[in-house]
Formats: sequence, C-alpha cells, structure tokens
Amino acid sequence: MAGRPVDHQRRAELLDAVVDYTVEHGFSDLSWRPVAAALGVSPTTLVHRFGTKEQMLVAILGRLRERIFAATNDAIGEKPDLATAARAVWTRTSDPRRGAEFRLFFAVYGRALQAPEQFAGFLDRVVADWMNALREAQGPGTDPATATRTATLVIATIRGLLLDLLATGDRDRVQDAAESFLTTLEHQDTGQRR
Amino acid sequence: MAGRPVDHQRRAELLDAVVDYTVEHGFSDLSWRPVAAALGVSPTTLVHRFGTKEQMLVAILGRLRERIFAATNDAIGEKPDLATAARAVWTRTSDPRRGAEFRLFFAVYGRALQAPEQFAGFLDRVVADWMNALREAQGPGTDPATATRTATLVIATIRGLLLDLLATGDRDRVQDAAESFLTTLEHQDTGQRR
DNA sequence: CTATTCTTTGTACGGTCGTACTAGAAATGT
DNA sequence: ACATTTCTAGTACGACCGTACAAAGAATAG
Repeated sequence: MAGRPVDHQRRAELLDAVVDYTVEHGFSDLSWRPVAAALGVSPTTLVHRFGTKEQMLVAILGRLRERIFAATNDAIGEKPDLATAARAVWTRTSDPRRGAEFRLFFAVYGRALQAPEQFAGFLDRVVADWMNALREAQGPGTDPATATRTATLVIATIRGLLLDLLATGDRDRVQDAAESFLTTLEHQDTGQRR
Repeated sequence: MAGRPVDHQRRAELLDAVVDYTVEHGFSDLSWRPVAAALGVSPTTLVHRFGTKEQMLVAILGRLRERIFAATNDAIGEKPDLATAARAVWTRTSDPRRGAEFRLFFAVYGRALQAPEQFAGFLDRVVADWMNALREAQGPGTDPATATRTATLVIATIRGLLLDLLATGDRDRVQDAAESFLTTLEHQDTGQRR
C-alpha cells in the first residue's frame, strides 16, 4: 500500500548544493542545465525536486536568508546591549569569507525590488528579521519608538556600509566609517540608559 | 565623399526611451524584441544603435547613473554645510516619484556586485560620485580623514534607509529614522566646526 | 514474490534569445 | 545626376530555455 518513501534529506542536500552554486555563479542567469551539470545530476532531477524554476528561486532565496540570518542572529541575542550587538553583526557581515554570500544577498534584494509580487516573502522578512532581533537587544526598558528608530538606523547603516565595501573593496575607509558609527552608538546607548 | 551623417540625437532619444522602459519593466530579463515592440521600432534598429546587448546594458546603466546623480548633485553643491546637503539628498532620493528609478538602481547595483568585470564602470563610480560631492560640501576646513569618514557614513546610511523604504514601504518608520540621523548629523557638524 | 511509490534519466517540443545577413529608403557631398 | 553612407526593416539560423513525457531502477509494504 505504501511505496518508496520521499527522501527529504536528498532535497535538502540538493538545495544546499544549488545555493552554493548560485553564490558562486550568480543569480541573474540561473538555469536548470548548467546547475545540474555542476552538481553531476540530470536537469530532470532538479525539476522533480523543485517543480518549476520560480519555485526553485524561491527555495534558494529562502535558504540563503536562513543562512545569513543564522550567521548573525546568534551574534545579536547573547549581547548585553545594542551597541555590542551591532558591533558583532558588523564584524560578521563584513567578514571577507562571507563576501560572496552577501553579494548574492544584494543581488536578490535588488531583483526583489523590481519584482515585488514574486519575491514578496523575501521583502517581508528582509528587514523584519533583523528588526525584531535588534529591538529585543535594546532590552525591555527602552522606549518602543526609540528602539524601532535605532534598529532601523543600525540595519540601514550596516547594509549601506556593506554595499560600499562590496562595491569598492576599500576596507580601510569603510571600516573607519563603521568604527565611527559604532562608537557613536555606544555613547548614545549609555546616554539614553542612564 | 560623405554619405548620410550619423544621427546622434536619434541615438540619445532611443537610449532615453530604453531607460524609461527598463525603469518600468525591470532589468533582469531585458531583451531586444520586447523593448523594440514597446518603442515601436524594429529590433534591428536597436541592434544597429547599440551594437551588442551587453553594450546596450552598459549604455542604460550609464544613462541611469547620469539621471540619478544629476538629480541629487545640484542638491549638494549649493548647500552651506554637510547636514543641509545630506537632508536635501535624502529628500530627493526618498521622493516616491523616484521610487522606480532607485529600484532599478539597486537592481543594477546588486547585479554589478555579482559581475564586477562587466559592470566595472558602474562600481567605480557608484560610490565615488557622491563621495566627491559630499566631501566638498564639508568645506576646505574639515580634516580630510574626517570628511571621508563622514561622507562614507552619509552615503551608506541614506542608501541603507532607501533600501528599507523600497522594500517595506514603511515610510513613517524610515522617515523617522532618517530624521534622527539628520538631526545627529547637524549637531555633530556644528560641534566639529566650532 | 508482487504491487506501489519515489527517484533518476533521456528525449522531445515549442518558444525566445542574440545576432548576422540582405535589401530598400533617406540623406548627404560632389 | 550620382556615389556614398546611414538608417530601418525583414528574415533566418543556431543555441539555449523551461518543461512535459515515458521508461528504467530502487525502496518500501504486504
């Protein structure tokens, strides 16, 4: 009555491999055949797992967001205050070893802005995920409006600096600006609390 | 000895029309035929003007950067100090009427990050253009290192906030954060000068 | 064993892509 | 007028695209 069971782990393996490929080869002209060739499987296998190409894009995008968010979220939760959390996030996001991942992140981001209905899930979470984490990092004693305002600014500044760093590669200049921002944040942070 | 002269104006008209089309229909799956159909010309006409597709992309991208930079540059040059200039830039970039243009801007930005050699010209200027303008806005009396650091932060923050605004559409929250940043910039600005 | 379901692969089809080629119309200098 | 060059349009070709379909192998339950 019950045939061969569905191999969910296999799908997860393939998805991770596809995300790896996308991180390396870009997102703009992704297609079944080259990906399949790189993974050593048949294009039909990928189709069988992901359905349509759009569904695969959504899957890639979700997995990428998981990866990036997981890499930064634990850096936020355990920190005593916002400034420390922000510094931890910047340290991780500006890590050169994560450069390719964030290049893909911004590529997806830009494309999502031009096809909002297709990438609605991404756009909904791309700010909200960090937002919640950074608001909680400010503790329950902070004024909600201030917490939201500060979290918005931290997210924007870090992402803007990251855009600069990835575009220019001028790490000295960007890191200098980041230090300035984080220092200001620390002073402002203690100033608000006491 | 000399046949029909080259019609440069015609090319400029076509390029502007193509940029308009790209702003509206997106950048990721641009191709000759739909663009030509929308402009009411033959695909061959576009090929004749722009050569290859990659050359057209470069042309689009350059024209887009011209438009965006022109819209903000005059807002910078005539202002007395950095804070005022930054406020003027934010006012213009966050204008809803320019939303589509900046969506395209970030789409190009993201794609350029994943194909740096193809979009090297864009990446070279995407930060440097504003950088020069914002450094000059701080006057000759400012310490060069400080001027660079501040300009980097202003660019990053404005672009990060714009990314947030375009993704979430939450104008109230983003505008609130922008006000906070601009206010801080004004205080910091006068503080450094006197 | 058989029956059933999932997995993988090969093949094939219609569609779109970039672009090379050809030819006629339009605009110039002599 | 003519020669020359640009402009525009039409056609065609090979390549790649997404995906539907059929068939063979593998893993389960009875």
